[in-house]
Order: sequence, then structure tokens, then C-alpha cells
Amino acid sequence: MSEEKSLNFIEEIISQDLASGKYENILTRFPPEPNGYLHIGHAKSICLNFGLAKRFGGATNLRFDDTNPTKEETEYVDSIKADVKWLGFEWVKECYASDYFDQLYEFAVQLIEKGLAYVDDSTAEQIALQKGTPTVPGTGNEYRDRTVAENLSLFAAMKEGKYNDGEKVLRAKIDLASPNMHMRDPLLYRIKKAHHHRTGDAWCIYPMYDFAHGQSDSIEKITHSICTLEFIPHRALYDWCIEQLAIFPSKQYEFARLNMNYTVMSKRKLLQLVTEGHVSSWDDPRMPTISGMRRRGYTPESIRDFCDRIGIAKRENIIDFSLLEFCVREHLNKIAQRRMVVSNPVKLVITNYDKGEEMLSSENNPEDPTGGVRDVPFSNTLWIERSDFMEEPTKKYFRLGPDLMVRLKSAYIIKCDSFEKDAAGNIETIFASYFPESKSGSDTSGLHVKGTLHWVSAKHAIPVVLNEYDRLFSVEDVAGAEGDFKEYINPNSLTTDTNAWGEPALLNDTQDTRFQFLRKGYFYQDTKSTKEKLVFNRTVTLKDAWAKEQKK
RNA sequence: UGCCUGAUGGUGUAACGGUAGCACAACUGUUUUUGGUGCAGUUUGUCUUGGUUCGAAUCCAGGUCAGGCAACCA
Repeated sequence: MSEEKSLNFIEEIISQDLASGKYENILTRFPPEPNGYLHIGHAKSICLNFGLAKRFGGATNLRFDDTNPTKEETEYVDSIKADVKWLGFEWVKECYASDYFDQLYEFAVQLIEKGLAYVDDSTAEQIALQKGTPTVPGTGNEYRDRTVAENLSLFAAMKEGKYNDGEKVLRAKIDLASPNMHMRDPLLYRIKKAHHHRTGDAWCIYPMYDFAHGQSDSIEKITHSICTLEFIPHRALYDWCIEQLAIFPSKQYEFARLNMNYTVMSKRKLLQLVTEGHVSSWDDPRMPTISGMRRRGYTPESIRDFCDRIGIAKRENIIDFSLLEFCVREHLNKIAQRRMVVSNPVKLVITNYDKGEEMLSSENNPEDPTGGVRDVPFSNTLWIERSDFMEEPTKKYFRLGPDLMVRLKSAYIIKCDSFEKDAAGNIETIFASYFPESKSGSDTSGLHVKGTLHWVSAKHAIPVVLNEYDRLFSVEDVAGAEGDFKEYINPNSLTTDTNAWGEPALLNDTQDTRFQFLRKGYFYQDTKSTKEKLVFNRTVTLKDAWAKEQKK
């Protein structure tokens, strides 16, 4: 299949580089900063980088871009590794920009020696001012003319810790009038007397992104360094550093990052949702994080399929959330175990059933002929969904109502004879009679019904809790909406249903079984679920044509 | 009044000078013991104006629109 698919622009470049003999093998990298959990946008980048290597017979490094000690933590490093593995990818080397600090320092010294870098004593504000604006060239200052010897000793003193944060920076000496703002003597090193999660207190100066990323690529001999569109202006600097240092010429290519409607993708906003308690944690099933999707029941296969379908291009995009849901249903439909769970139940008594109880058999997955069957206990007192009964049925209602017939899934066809209400006027019990010859699998009744209901035997049913999730935000374009994005959080993004009953087979299933609760949706046991208290997260609903009909 | 990107149905993404295709969404029909699934089908598109060419989504020029760039973040 994927061989037939046409090449995206990056695959095009790679196949040319391979055909021309520029490279024998390609090496890509996935370079997250360990300052948060990975989200679906990272999944796109992961699938791209690892996928490219897989497709063209190369390899991929996992590199932590840990050059800002104040934001980064080991907790994030661990979660990132777990998420990449869970998605199904293996890196050939685990790297850290912080492992290159010595080398990077040497690179900086080389630049100083070539007269291409200088120590600047200006404040951040002064530097910003001196950089000019996109339409006005920047101006230099007296520090720009320091001698090589002076710069060398000042930079060494910076490293020694003789200055405080913000007192001095190392800058490249390029072109203060460049139309590209990033080339107007960019900062290379800043002083940060902060504890680093890996190097501890060994360093008090840290390289900026622009003086770490390209060099790290080069040190690892990355052939194709793929990043998102906002780094396009950085490419000139990326190339400049590599050229001045005369090191391995890694090349940077940019693609459009993933945007999705009804959610947010920025780490800053995701962090805010967690710290301010709008969601329970980074792996809250409503979060677009890999860990959240995993807990919700998404499969790695479906996420990879999604990343495949959205494609790689340079055009800005906003992908429909429903495409992700499509991919999840597509996979789950093939693998999920079918079970019956009834929520908001109403009692159904089958008045002419005098066998007491019997075991019926039901297929585990109609999509999978090898999926087998399971036993489901049947008796004269069942629970069915309250919404499957209508006292005064409308025309297109295929479910139960006075004098209406339906099939009970894997059991019998029944006919509603009467019903009783409680004092408050709610339906309390439905009375029906069944047709013994309509038994599932050996139906000789000749009866035809339009509706099939799921059910559980009241005395065999086990209580379950259902977490039903909806979109986290109620507007499509969350980032573009006016005001604080948190105002648009969907108040109904989580509904917990504690009045639900499942068939006993659920007790025999393992924690990581993927389920389809018939006519309700796909479900997956929550991390906090136990045999004593089963808790299921709804991964995604089934398509529901009746719900659509009702809206009309 | 700078520089850099980009512009193809509702949403994405192909077509590399030669029939605008695919997926999702929507809608119709059909099958079905899940109003699920499957199957068949329908609807909807090349930002604009010129130019080159037998022929332009594609090449060229101008315009329009959208996004990005002036963190001691990555």
C-alpha cells in the first residue's frame, strides 16, 4: 500500500540524495526538549522521522534538546522515552545535547578565535533595541570590537562563573543589517546559574538552541534534520555555524506542524490545564498527549495510521478531530471484544420464560471469524437501556414500545405487552413475552424485526463505571478564539456513569483488552480500574445514525 | 513599509508541461441479529490577472490573501 502512495517532498529529497550517491544511508533524529509530555503533534514528527528511516533503510536517534536547565526535568525524559516506545519505534542511539557541552564550548572558542564571536555586556533590553526592527537595520556597540584575546578570556571567565546571570552573553558576529533578524549577531551562550537535570552544577553557561541544535545534528552525522516551519528563519544560522566550524553538513528541512480543531497543542497551554486542575493530569484521557490517548484506549496503530493519512507538506493545516476518531474506530473495530453493558437501566421481565436461566453464546467479534464466542447468562429478568424504550414511539423508532417487537442480541425476539410506572411517573418495569423458536442461531420463527437491543441478566450483572469523554473544548479554533482559551473548555468533556451493569464475562478479561460495548462505543479499562471496581474509559463512540435522525 | 513560507472540494493530500485523483466529512441506496460494520453510488475544487506553449494546477511576471520572523525559549 504505502509503496503505491506518492512521495512527499521530504521523501523526494531523500530518494534523490540516495540516488545521487550523496549519502549511502540516512540518519534522522527526533529531538524533543524534555520540558513536557509528548502530544499528538509530536507523534506526527516521530512517525515522520522514524518512518523515513524505516522506509529508506536508515536509522533514527532520540535526542533530548536539554539546553535550558530551568525548564527541563528527568520526569519528562522518562515519559518521552516511554511514549516513543509505545508508539512502536526504536531509536538507534539515545543522545543528549548536554552530552555535547564540552564540544560546544570548544566550537564557541573556535568562533572567537576566527573573530566570529564576541562577548557582549549589554542587557537583554539593550540588545533587543540594538537589533533594530525588520525594516530598520540594527546598530553595533563597542563590545563588538573587542579583540580576540579579550573575548577569549571573558568567555573563559563566564564559564568559570565570575559573572552573574544576564551580565554577559556570547554573540556571533555576522551582520547587524541582515534582512533575516536571526542573523543580526544572534546570542550563542548565556549565563544561567541553574541546576541541570543531567550535568548538575558543572556548567553555568548554556548554549542557545541555535548554537546547539545544528551542531548536535552534525556531531551525530544526521543527514536530514527535519523540523517545523517556524524554524525556517533559523536555517541560515544553522548553515552558517556548520560552515564556519567546517563540520559535518547536516541539512535542515521544514514541514508544517499539526494543528487540530477542538484542542490545543502548545506545551504551555497543556501545562496550564494540568497545573490549574482543568484536567486531572498529563495523562488525563481528554488530553491530546500520547499518554492521555493511551489511557483513553487509542492504539499505537491507529495513531500511526492517522499520521500517515494527514500527510507531510509545507502548507499550514487544521486537521479535523474526526479523522483521528475515524482511524481509532477503524482499528478498534477489527480487534475489540464485543461485550454488553447497560447504563441507566430499566427492568424487563419476560413473563412467559419459565426456564429459570440458560447460557447463551455470543460472538466476540463479528469482524474476526477466529475471535470465538463467549457464554452470556440469560434469565427472565433483564436490564435494558432506558433509552431503548419509548412509551409513545415515533415513526422511525426501531426499539421497544407497547406492542413493538425487537430482538435481544444473541437471544430471542420479544414483544412488549405492558409496562408499569412508579409514583413519579417513570417507567419501572416492562413486561414482554418471548418467542422460544426465535432463539439466535436457530431461528425458525419467521419473525423479522428492525431493532436489536443489548441487555444483561439482572442477577448475573456486575456493576461498572463508565467515563464518557467528549471534546475538551467546545470551539473549533481554540487558539484563535477571543480571550483566555480556558473559557472554552467543554464543561461536559467528562461524564461519569455509575449506574451501569455489564455482563459477567468482563471479569475474565485482562486489563488491556480493547472492548466494544455493543451500540455504545469502544472502551478501555482505566489505569485505576480494579476487578473489585471496574472503570472503563470510552475511547470513542460508535457512529450513531439514530442520534443523527433525532436531530432532524 | 523589510525578509521568509505558502495558496487545489467542507477538511487534508496527490498530479513533477499532457484525462484534476485519493482519503475523511456529507448525502443516497444496499446488506446485516450492533440504527455499528461492509458494499455501491452522489455532491463539492486548481486565489486572481496577464504571459510562454499545440497544451499550464504545474513554467514566468504582477496582484490578492494567509502564516512566520525583532525570547539571555526550543
